[in-house]
Amino acid sequence: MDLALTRLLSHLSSPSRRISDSAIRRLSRYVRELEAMEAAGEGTVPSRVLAARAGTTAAQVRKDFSSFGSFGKRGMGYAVSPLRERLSTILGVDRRWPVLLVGAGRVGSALFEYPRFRSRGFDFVAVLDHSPEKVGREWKGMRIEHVRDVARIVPERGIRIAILAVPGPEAQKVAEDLVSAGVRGILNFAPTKLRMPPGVAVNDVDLVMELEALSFLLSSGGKMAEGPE
Amino acid sequence: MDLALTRLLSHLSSPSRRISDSAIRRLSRYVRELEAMEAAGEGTVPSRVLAARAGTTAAQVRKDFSSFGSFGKRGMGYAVSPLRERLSTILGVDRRWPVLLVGAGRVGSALFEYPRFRSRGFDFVAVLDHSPEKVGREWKGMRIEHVRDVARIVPERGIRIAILAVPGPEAQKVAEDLVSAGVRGILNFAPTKLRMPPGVAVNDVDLVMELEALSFLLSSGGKMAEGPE
DNA sequence: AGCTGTGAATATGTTCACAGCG
DNA sequence: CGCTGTGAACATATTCACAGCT
Repeated sequence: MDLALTRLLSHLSSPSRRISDSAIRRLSRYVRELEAMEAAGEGTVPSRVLAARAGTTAAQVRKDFSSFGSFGKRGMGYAVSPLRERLSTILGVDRRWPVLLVGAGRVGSALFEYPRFRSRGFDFVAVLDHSPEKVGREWKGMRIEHVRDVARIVPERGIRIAILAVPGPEAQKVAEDLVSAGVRGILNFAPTKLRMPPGVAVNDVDLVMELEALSFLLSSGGKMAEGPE
Repeated sequence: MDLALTRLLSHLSSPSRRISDSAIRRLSRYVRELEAMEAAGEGTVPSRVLAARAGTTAAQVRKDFSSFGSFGKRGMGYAVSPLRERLSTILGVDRRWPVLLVGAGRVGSALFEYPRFRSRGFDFVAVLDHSPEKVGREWKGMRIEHVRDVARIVPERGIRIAILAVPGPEAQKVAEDLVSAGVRGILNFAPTKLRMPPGVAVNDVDLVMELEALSFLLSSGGKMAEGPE
């Protein structure tokens, strides 16, 4: 077997250590900045510059990349386009993802109309609710379907990612049904900590918690975010 | 000086080590669970139970509390109401916060109508935009004001927290104006890393990044979130 | 006996610093 | 000579384990 390929596989397949959550977010940010540079016609970029744009450090950039292989040229920096491509592949954003929206209330509605999802590769392919008033209704160019049909809809449309925008008390049960149907990643807007089996990824978005974090920082002396020193 | 008071002050005032971001989020979650328990009439709770409800471990709960003092009774656990009160004070959520919304577009609109903000103590006291079509308009029971008046509005209404929901390219400049006006905490919905002076807290909410994180986890072997052995 | 509070041990994440390639 | 890739040093966060109160 070819050496480079072996190396690549050993990077892609498991035994490499788990990538931290914050590292994943940084990859996302790198891709975004690289796209902007690509559009601006920049051919190469050193870690220092990419770091400045992404709000981190040069060492962090290089360390982040090193978990996946060796993308740069010493003395030269990184070639923008190939790097963007490889990071996109690693992130899994070099494709489109069919996404399920559960909950056609206020939050679900806002998310459905958020244009950046589609422009970044995430397409809503179903909207589910359980209210008899909503199910069957034509809604923003899509028909709202009943949550009870999730077991048919998810495999039928190849869905693996769902956005959960239902009231807190319903979230756990609905999430379990999603997982039974085949969903493996959930973006959870309910202020509820979901108990999920291994192999299911959950990302919580809790806007009140974000404001409360600011409240804490402002309340506790205002001494946070002290400059580097 | 009284010993307990000395101890209290040494906890409240600075030299205690900085609280991590994740610890702050957990505090927020504890408060929410404690409120539910209070409503359910539960008098005391051991760390083990609070941990289970908040999705963490008993040791983590105790460690989190220990940075702020000593709230429990050995052998008994924690008294629900007093604990909820003290944590609320620490988080700064034992009061109401006037909040500024900047950007009356789709995202701003959804945030303005999100009912949990008000119910959790955060009140929008101004909505700013710079579009001539929007400024001056009556909007959801509030009048949209011009961003240029931020330097008057922020001190006038005692605003320290702002929610930034403007397009990416405008975010940095608007954020600087907010800070000049006196804002010290920003919840940023623009997909832009803000460069801010020390003393200003920024929390980013980037929904695309959250989906991309799921995309990564699903793409990389699906071997994440492995059960604890 | 049950449970907290906490130092000590471990695990995880970030920064440093430098060897070595282009 | 600039810049990457990376082990080693450091910093931070989590878990363990147990002394000590109730």
